[in-house]
Amino acid sequence: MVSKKTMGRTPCCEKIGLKKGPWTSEEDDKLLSYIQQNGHGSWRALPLNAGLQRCGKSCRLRWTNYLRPDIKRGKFTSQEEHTIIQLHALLGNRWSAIATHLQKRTDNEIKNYWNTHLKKRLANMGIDPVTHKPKNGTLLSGHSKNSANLSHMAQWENARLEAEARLVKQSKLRSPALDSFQAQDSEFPSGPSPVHKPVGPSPYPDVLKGWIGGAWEKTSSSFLEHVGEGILTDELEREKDSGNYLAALRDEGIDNPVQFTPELHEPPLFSTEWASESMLGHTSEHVPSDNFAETFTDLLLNNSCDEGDGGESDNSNGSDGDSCEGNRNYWDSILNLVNSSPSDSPIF
DNA sequence: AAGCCTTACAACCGCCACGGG
DNA sequence: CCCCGTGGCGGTTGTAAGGCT
Repeated sequence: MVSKKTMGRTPCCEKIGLKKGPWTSEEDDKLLSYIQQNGHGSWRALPLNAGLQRCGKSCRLRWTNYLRPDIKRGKFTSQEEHTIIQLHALLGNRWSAIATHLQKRTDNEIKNYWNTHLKKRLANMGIDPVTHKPKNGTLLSGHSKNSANLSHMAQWENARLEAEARLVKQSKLRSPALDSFQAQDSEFPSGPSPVHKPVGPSPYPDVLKGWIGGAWEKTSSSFLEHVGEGILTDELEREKDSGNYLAALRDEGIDNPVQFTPELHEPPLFSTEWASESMLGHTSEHVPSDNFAETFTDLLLNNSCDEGDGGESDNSNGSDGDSCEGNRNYWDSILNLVNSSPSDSPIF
């Protein structure tokens, strides 16, 4: 009789008259036109203002997962599939973090796709979709140390992704209601970049601390010693004051706010030399970027089937042959990281 | 053709983190 | 410092559509 969720919790959609279930096109129209005209503002107040018999939470979900104009719908490309798999190997079921790397996909969509397609496919390949290890455990047996290496790097990437996610959030919060789906160019102006000019330790990027500190504190208290210092320009400082961090960073040519600066701090935990040798097979002088985290991500994400095997052509894949060389690239991208880690790594 | 089963995905639920008062 | 409101996140459910027998 009494709902199990009535005690101690504010009811959300249980108020009499509030509708649940699938949205009608009329409701969609109301929500869409209201947000386009007024922004969403307070989600709780929105249904009343928009004339919807829905709870605010339902409106927010409908908007973020379906109605937002800046989301991509339809079949996932094999590139996207591999991105999801690889990031899932690193991050687990952290869909929002994964979604930051598939910017036009929602976390809900990625989660659904994982549960209905990718999880089964990995299982059919003999890979545990939770651990991303072979079910018989043979491939990784005897590599516990290397697995630890991967785990450590995963933590690194984990923190970086959280920082990115935070960036995206802040960027959205800053924007007026509709900015988030208006022309990207306006948010990331393409004009000539100002001269990159370190500004020294005193204006330490507190904003970066804010972005990455919390994430990394979970994994390494020393993270901030290696990150970000000296990358802010005067212009970025001004943008920081105005709140437009992301645009400022983009103007700086910094796609990723987490900058690794080995020349400023000799990392006690690992070196870019080691990273480049172990992960890319050559020394750091050949590494395109000294942004270690970015390189790490690129290594993972670029190693996908569009490299010479026809890219999205197999997107009908559900077939077990699946291929797009799924197996090979999957293990290439993940196991190579493990297997190439040198025993004399400065990290481990 | 009908009923059953499976799949896909939209939507909901409950918990948690965060910020403001 | 605490409380409360709000929004975000991940897990789960509901249901429509398609496939199979």
